[in-house]
Amino acid sequence: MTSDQECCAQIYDGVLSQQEADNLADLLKALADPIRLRLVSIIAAATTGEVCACDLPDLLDRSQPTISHHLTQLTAAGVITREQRGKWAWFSLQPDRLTELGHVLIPRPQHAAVSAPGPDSEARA
Amino acid sequence: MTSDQECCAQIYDGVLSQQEADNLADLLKALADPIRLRLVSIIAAATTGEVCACDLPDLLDRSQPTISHHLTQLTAAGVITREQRGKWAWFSLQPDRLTELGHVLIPRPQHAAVSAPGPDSEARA
DNA sequence: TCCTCATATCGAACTTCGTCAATACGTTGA
DNA sequence: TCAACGTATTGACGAAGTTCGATATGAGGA
Repeated sequence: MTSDQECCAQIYDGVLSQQEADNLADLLKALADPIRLRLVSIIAAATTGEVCACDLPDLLDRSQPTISHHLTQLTAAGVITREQRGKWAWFSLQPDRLTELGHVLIPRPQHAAVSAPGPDSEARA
Repeated sequence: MTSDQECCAQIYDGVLSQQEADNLADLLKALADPIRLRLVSIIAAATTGEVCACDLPDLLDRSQPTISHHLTQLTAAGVITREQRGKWAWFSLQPDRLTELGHVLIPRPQHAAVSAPGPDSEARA
């Protein structure tokens, strides 16, 4: 499949299969929520590279179960990782995951428009 | 704000505001569906750069109203553009939109981890 | 003008998602 | 062993999303 992406097929290399579209949609869904984007952003901006879950309900003005739910979704999608240390849970970014996703969305000129699933434009015009 | 992104704030430059997170989430939501991803992929792979809506229900095995609904969402998000020619509607990619989004997700080393919203790790350890 | 056809919109059924209160689980320290 | 505390899970509810049949809209051709 695509040579340098682990997470998903490049969106411009031919037409995505059902399976590829499902995988990519799952990852995008994990990010497509304002609370989860701000969680990612908070973790990314932390100088230590990690954030204690205990601080997040206050920062985001949501209940503890809600924050836990969103952290679980981001973890399941591979966007962040969880580490238990004593009573506290610490979360850090899995930066490659977002980088890969970023590259999926950026056209690579030498590969774009390789195949033509082609709506037969002349025949219908 | 971020210098080179028109669509959204870079996810690594400080913490996203509520507004920035809402905007970015709206764009991600528009893409976070397998049917819409395949629509984008089909349009991106077309040699002519555009696709007739008439071909899409068959290609994606969904009803005409469903396809129309998804095309409307992608158009509203600025991912594709619609052009009416005679009876037919042709859709083409707005490639900058996806490229911008891609760059939002890729860390820029010189800017990453600039600020520290910092859960005070030592105090709690 | 009327018919045909491509597409958009409407309305309803069904599913998924975000949220919180209540509660369970697991670690720490007494 | 027990109490306190941080976090995850459960259950419930309203909001939002996906889908399709029916219908409206609008362009082209007879």
